[in-house]
Amino acid sequence: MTAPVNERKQQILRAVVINYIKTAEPVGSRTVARSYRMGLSSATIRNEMADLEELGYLVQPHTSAGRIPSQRGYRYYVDNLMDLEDLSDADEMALSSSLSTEKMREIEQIIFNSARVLSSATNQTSLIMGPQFKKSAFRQMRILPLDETRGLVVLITDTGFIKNKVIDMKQQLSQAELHQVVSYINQKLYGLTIDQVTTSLINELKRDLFKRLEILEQAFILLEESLKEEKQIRVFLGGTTNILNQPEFKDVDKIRRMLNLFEQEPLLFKILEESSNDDDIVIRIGGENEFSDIQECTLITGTYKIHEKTIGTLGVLGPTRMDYSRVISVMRRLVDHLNQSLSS
Amino acid sequence: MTAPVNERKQQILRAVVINYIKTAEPVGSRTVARSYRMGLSSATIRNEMADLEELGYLVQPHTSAGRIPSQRGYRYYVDNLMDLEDLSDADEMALSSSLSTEKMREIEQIIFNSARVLSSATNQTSLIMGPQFKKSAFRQMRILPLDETRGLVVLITDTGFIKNKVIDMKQQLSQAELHQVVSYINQKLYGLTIDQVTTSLINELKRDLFKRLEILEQAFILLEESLKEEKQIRVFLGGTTNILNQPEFKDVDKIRRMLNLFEQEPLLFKILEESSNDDDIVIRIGGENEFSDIQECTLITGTYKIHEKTIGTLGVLGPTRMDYSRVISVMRRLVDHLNQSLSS
DNA sequence: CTTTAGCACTCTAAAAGTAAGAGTGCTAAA
DNA sequence: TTTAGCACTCTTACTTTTAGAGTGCTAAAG
Repeated sequence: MTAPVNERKQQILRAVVINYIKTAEPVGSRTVARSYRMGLSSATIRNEMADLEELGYLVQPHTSAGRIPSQRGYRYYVDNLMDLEDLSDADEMALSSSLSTEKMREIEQIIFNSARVLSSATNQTSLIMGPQFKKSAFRQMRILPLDETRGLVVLITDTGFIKNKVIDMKQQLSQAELHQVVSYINQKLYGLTIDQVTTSLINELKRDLFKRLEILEQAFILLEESLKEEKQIRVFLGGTTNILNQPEFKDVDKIRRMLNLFEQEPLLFKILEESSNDDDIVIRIGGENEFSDIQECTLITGTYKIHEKTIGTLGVLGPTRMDYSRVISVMRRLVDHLNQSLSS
Repeated sequence: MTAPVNERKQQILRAVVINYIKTAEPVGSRTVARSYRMGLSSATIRNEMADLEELGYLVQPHTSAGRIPSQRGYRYYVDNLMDLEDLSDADEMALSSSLSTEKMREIEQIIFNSARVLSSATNQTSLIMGPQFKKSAFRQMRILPLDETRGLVVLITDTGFIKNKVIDMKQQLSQAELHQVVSYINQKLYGLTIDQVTTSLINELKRDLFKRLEILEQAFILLEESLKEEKQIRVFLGGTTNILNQPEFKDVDKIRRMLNLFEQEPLLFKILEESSNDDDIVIRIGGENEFSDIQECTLITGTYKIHEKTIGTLGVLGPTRMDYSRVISVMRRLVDHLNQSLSS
């Protein structure tokens, strides 16, 4: 085990991975010998493949079949062997046309559309979480009286989010009182990340204000609620039917488990959040995923930003046999696009 | 063909339907004779079943198998033979506990939760369209300046909807001008259904106001847009994986087509809208559905109201072999619940 | 005229058996 | 170190067999 993987073994491993990604069939020594003519006979390849298996990069589904990459094999491929080409011109054309930004002013719509594009460009299922409100910074809050008993609270963040919520105000507040309270709150919270607006901070505010006004209870409940509520964020799915095309999901039971997962938005959110990294595209292969439901899958995630601030995550989920190179290229492209169109 | 279906045939048809709904297996004459002891031998039943087949109520999957109900058979069952019991106490308990209304102030959340409950109580897929904004009546519009260049437009309807949208105002409007415009709009639109606020009406308004102010272009664009946008309404799905449990969907290809349908929100919307009737629960069996994608399914729809005004539709979609009686009971219950909790 | 027992017949679905093909590992020669 | 050759393994697809369920028909009984 001195030089665990020499040049030739790398070539062979690479060939197996690429071939298997394309065909979904176990790759035999003959195939490798022929299609990637490296001047070796199948017997030689066979020996090398046996070594690669012993090293844990390849696996045999059964004694007399070709090899397929193990999780470790994919990892090695992704880290050392894969070459990332740019998208082909045709792909680039197709992508930019479906991303054409006309009439897509609403954030949700942009996200939704991106999910579709991402899934159809990769033939996998895509997940995109909506913008994460709580990572933005508080800018201002307003209360707009609607009628005698109701008001509309509006929260505005530095990233341009507007969140609003209707509240009942059992005790009426005069215009002046309202104004007083609101400006105090604004002053205290300005610039804080929504994350930082904790319950204890709110309680503190409450104490301060209680001395002067005794009618705010409702207003605070609303503030707390409107923040809490934001913890459940929408996750947009694209191409959930794509997994049905993957031969690894020909089993109805697996399909069921997968679709079941797709219905659990909070879980998807967690998965995306915990797998991703603000700066980079992250690739989690099989068991590298923390969540047991997707340990037969690969999840590739990226993040998007509004005004340089990371605000959400997008992901592609599919079998470990996935066209890594392509997915990564598409995702790069899409992240760029999102960053641009959301920051304008 | 004088008396097409006499009492005894009805009994037998009923027995076949009920049995088939429960077991998903073709029902043979022996089964009917035994489990629904009507003092007849299997041979007699056999003759009657042959008649029922000739009349089009039953069908044989193949020459030597039991019978299953045809679409017409189901229809006859639903119209004449089914007895609608109330929900069992256990069911009632389960339902009301999962519908417990605490902390469900947001409309969307109520709807979403209802979809879950509906699907799990029926073991089918449920569809609920979000409240249809456009059927509400305009009550008032406000514009709240956010900063120098942006404003928040708020639309309020008689059903308690609040819709808001941020707009850019390139030309600045003074507070007074803004007020003037807004109150004019309010006066003109008050009481109209959102449906009735057509583009031409908006154009008319625009003409009127142009005489006095020349800076409103933006404000109107926003109004138009915020109305137009509402045409795409969310449809909430529950229990999409339930169809996988139905034996009629053991074919991966059928599954794919179904899931594909579920991804097309606008189509779901159309289906729900066109199948439903404001006053009643509607049952569409197989080919009675207009949309080809669901002609192997039964769709049962109901509508819910806010303040006596029909505002949305909910549906249960599953194979024609469906527990009609139960689904209808559950749906009745759920409609009641929705009407109540949305009108408060 | 209606109902029923009896029986031959049909069709399916599951089980068992068969054959072809792909790929391996090993050995011995180059 | 590489390669040709060959026996062996295992899967998959196809065919055959078998058991069982259910029917339709006929003829007898009520």
